[in-house]
Amino acid sequence: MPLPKLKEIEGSAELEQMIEKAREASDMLKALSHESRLLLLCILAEGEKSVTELEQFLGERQSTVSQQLARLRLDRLVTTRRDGKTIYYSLANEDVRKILTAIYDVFCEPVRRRRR
Amino acid sequence: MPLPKLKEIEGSAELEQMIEKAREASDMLKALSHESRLLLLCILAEGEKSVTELEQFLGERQSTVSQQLARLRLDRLVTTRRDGKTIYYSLANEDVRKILTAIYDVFCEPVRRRRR
DNA sequence: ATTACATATACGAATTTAATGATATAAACC
DNA sequence: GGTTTATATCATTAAATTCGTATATGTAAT
Repeated sequence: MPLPKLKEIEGSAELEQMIEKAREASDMLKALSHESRLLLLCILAEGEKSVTELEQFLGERQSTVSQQLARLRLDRLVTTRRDGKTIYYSLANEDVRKILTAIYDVFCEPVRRRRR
Repeated sequence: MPLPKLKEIEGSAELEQMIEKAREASDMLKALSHESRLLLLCILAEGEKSVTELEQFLGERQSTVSQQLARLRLDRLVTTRRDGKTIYYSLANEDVRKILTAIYDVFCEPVRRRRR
């Protein structure tokens, strides 16, 4: 889907598709656009973690973290694996990692490089 | 800011900074995570557009679009230029474009390449 | 089978966000 | 000055999100 020119697009089937894609993307972004959930994903980018580890990291209540994780699961940003009583979370796919990397480059890299 | 290991980070100044960055990023993502606003930004990625053009494209009410644009202005994702009665909007900086490009790659490119 | 531990879910209250209709500002034109 | 055009803001309401408390589920250990 190339970014089409305004003139070409109005009322076209491409517009419909573009709107559909925007809806999908905004759904994913809604899941991302929350301070704690974004932090959770950043930590998971490092590798899989248990819920307890994530709770300790965020310093938030168990039910709060669990609900945030549930949201990330529903929007398919993370997947889980059970080992005994413990459930390990990790990023669901490379798409999530791509978006996170872009966010990371914009918001975090400048710090490291002493720019900004 | 490298993604630090969990062990290294707890209670550290880096954690504080990481949280601050997450807050900044999630603020920007909140502005992005709205179907119409995302579409507006995609259109603006093509080049500057007047409010009227944007309204026509989205097919939404004038006040609705204007408020969405106001939100994007407040979060510094777009800038404006006045020419007579007309106000032209465009993307505010390369950071916005980077994030948009990543979203575009994930959600729109697969269509073009006949994948997915 | 009871208990403890790790995690998930249900429900309600408080807050935030979005859309609408109405009104305001600012420039251009007569 | 009065009107039209382009855009912005305000106020209200409706809807969605978030977080807290409480409770439930699943696994393991005793």
